[in-house]
This record gives sequence, C-alpha cells and structure tokens, in this order.
Amino acid sequence: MTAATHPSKQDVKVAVDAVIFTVRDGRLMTLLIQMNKRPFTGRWAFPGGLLGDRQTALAAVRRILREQTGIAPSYLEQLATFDDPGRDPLGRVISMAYFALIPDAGARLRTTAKYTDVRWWPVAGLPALAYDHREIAAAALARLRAKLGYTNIAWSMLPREFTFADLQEVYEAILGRGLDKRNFRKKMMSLGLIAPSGNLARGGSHRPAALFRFRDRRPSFMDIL
Amino acid sequence: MTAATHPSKQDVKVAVDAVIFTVRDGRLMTLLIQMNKRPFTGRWAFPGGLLGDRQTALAAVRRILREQTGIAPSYLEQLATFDDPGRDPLGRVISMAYFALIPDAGARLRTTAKYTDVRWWPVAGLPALAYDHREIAAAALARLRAKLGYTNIAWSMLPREFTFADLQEVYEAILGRGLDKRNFRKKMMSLGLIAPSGNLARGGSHRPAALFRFRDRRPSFMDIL
DNA sequence: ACAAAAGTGTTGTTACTACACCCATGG
DNA sequence: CCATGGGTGTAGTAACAACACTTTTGT
Repeated sequence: MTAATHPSKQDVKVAVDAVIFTVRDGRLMTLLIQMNKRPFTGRWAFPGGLLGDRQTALAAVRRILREQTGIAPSYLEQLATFDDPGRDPLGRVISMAYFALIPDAGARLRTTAKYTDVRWWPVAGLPALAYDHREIAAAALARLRAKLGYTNIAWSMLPREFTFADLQEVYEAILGRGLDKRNFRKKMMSLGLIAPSGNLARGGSHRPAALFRFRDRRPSFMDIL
Repeated sequence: MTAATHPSKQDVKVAVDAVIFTVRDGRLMTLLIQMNKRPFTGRWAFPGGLLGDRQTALAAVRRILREQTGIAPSYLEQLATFDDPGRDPLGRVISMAYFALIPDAGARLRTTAKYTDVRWWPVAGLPALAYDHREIAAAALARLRAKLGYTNIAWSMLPREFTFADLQEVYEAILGRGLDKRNFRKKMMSLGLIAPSGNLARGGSHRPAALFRFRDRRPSFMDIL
C-alpha cells in the first residue's frame, strides 16, 4: 500500500549509481569517476546522478552513463537500493544501484573536461570510495559471482566472436580462481549455447584458436558451473 | 556519484511495501490489506507506507508491519525498487519492496478498525491488486523459489520444533510440486542443519512423528534442492 | 627445431532419481 | 484389527573433478 500526497518533509532525493564491470587482461575491472564536489572532492565513486522528474531509473542510468562515460552497457539490471539516512552528508538521498556489464572492446572512455578523471580500476584494488560505495561494490561483486553460475551474463562481457581462452578468462577473472581447461570446454559445449563461427584467431606464434559465437545473446538461465 | 542539493522538483516520495509469505494447510499464502483510499478504494494491496524522515527502509517496514498487521517477520530482506513514473496515479512515488517470511504460528493478525480488511490470500489465487503490486508479487514469488534452492530461508517459516512432514510441506507449497519423501529426508539430513529434539508429535491416530530443531537459525547458503 | 598456446579422453567419485513396503499409534 | 501417516534402502544414471600429452602455428 503506497500513498501519494503533496510535497512534504518526507520527500527524498533519489540517485542512481552504476557499477560497470569488464574484464581486461585477465583482471576484473570497474569504472570509477573522481569527484570534484565537496565533501568528497578527490574521492572516487561509481558514475551516477539524480533521477529525472518523469524518468524511470533504468532510463536515468542509461542517460548518466552516456553523459559521464560514453558507455552503453550490454547488460544492465537493478542491484539494490541503499537508503541509510547518513549515507550522504548533504541530505537525504537514497541510491538505486545498478549493475552493468560490457565487453572490453566497448569500454573506450569518453573523457570530458567536466569530471576530474574517469578510470577503470581493478576490483581487487579499489581506491577509497565516496559515500557508501564500498558497500555497493561488495553487493555488485557478490551478484556478479552468483549470477555467473546460473545465467549466461558472461556473454555480455565478450565481443561477437571470441576464443575459448577469452571465455575462460572472463570466468576466471570474475571467480578469482583458475578452472580446468578441458572440463570448462566440455561444460560450455554441452550447454549448446555457443557454436564455432568458422573463423580462426591468428596472431600469436602458436596454433590459431577457433572463434566461437553465441547462438543467442538473450539472457537465459541454466546450471553453468 | 550522488549529489544532494536543496528541495526541488526532482524530489520523490519513497514508499516501502512488504510481501509476507507463510505456509498454511499446505498452501503458500500472502498478506493483503484492503485499501480505503482513492483511487484504489476496495482494492487489495501489500501492507506499506511512506518512509519516515530519518528512518531506514528496513526500520520503516518493521514499523509499518507492526502498525498495520501486528506481525514481526522472522525473515526480512529488500526485494527490489519499483519506480515506474506512472505506478501511482497521485504522484511520483517509488516503492522499495521488501520480502518477508513468517511461520504460520506467528501469523495471527491484529485487526484494527483503521483498515477495511486484512487477510491472508493463497498466492495461487490473488484478487485484483492496487498499483503495480501484481508485478511486486511476481518478483517476490520468484525470489522465494530461487532462494529456497540455495539458502535455509525455509527455516523462517517453521516453528522451533517441527516434523519432517511440516518441513516438506513448506518446500512443496513454495515450489508448487510434490517431492519424494525419502529423497527429501536424505538430503535434509545430509546437510547436517537439523537435529532431532528428542520429542514426539503425538496427536493423530497414527504413529507419532519425531520432532526436529534447526541447529542454527542464522541465514546460510548451500545447495539444498 | 623450438616456443607457445590450442586442443583432446578417461576414470573414479559423488549426487540425483525412481521406486514399495513395514511401523507405531489411536480408535 | 483397521486406518492413518511415519519411517526406511537400493540400484541405475548423470554430473563432476582430477589429470598429461599431442597438435598447429610463427619465428
């Protein structure tokens, strides 16, 4: 049961914040923006901003990511809402946190003069974060690891064509541990979700790897790991 | 990155709504309140209300449940936030939905004259709901079923002592399908989370059932089903 | 020919499913 | 002694983990 009345003290500002993950060079990375406003000047934070007047939170996140980073994530879902009354020293602002994934290839940053700095940071070594963003980071990582086991979200972190080494690298970076190459290939093949594209990844001074494609990029659920 | 400024058009009301589940007579039930305010007079909705000024959402849910139903849930967690700009016809109100469980024994209702009616409804046959509460119900049910498989939340729907029949009834009601009695008992015993209390449940004209207790009532994660 | 990553099978163990009868009690 | 739910075991199958060598290419 919800009730709407007229503007009152109970009114609250609603922010959206996005935790964007990608895997680069075998490391799980996330995007942070260096703040240029008090009281967190110089601190790093997830990209975010206030919810627009007649805008859904999802649309707000997309807009804010475009403006602040130039990124259009390939996967985006609501994570959780953080509402501690003291989380923003300047007033009551609750944050609807979102969870986003992107392939390394799409992770080129638009840098604008508007923000001090925008950078990818390894999840294993984040700097001091503003607000309660440390807590948001922990929740996002937990969600990512959990979903890896029963959905195909890893798809969203890979380009159209990829090698088995690429795919396994994503899983290993997220889980933070190595996986057996043969068992991994067997499992992925048995799921029937990927198919060889017919092309080869040449380039190293070694045997070229077969390239694969996802049969279907839409989200689906299954036992993966 | 979030930013706090002074009151503005962007301010929003934040409601909390709670989906409370219990299992009674083998059926999964949820608690609804009949509304007495326009524009949803007579419609049913989950208990809820506006977030207090310097109150966490969790505290707000606890308070509202106490006031509206007299119930103190044994399990309570955030579900998701529903923010469609048109979800409340009277203004911009986003709803932080919560997910609660309670044993049948604790589900006695405090009925007050303040609300038209407060009733347990079988999840399989809910009436027409106000706002976007149909969507909230679907999300809550999905969460419940998912968590049943990898957490011990079912614990929160049982009294201190219970028989295997009680335990299995909870699982079957939630999943909406029957389970094999022997396999179920084997699995539950192998998890090592319950132990016989030594007492027997007398009462039927049949062999009395052994009563069990949870070794530990705190939330934990494992492969259950 | 060598370095470097790609690719490939088997075996043992463990977890899951399906299935039917005897037991203890109250009336 | 009968009706009612309580309580138990086995066998076949499927999924998982551990493990090392051969292949193909570039230099």
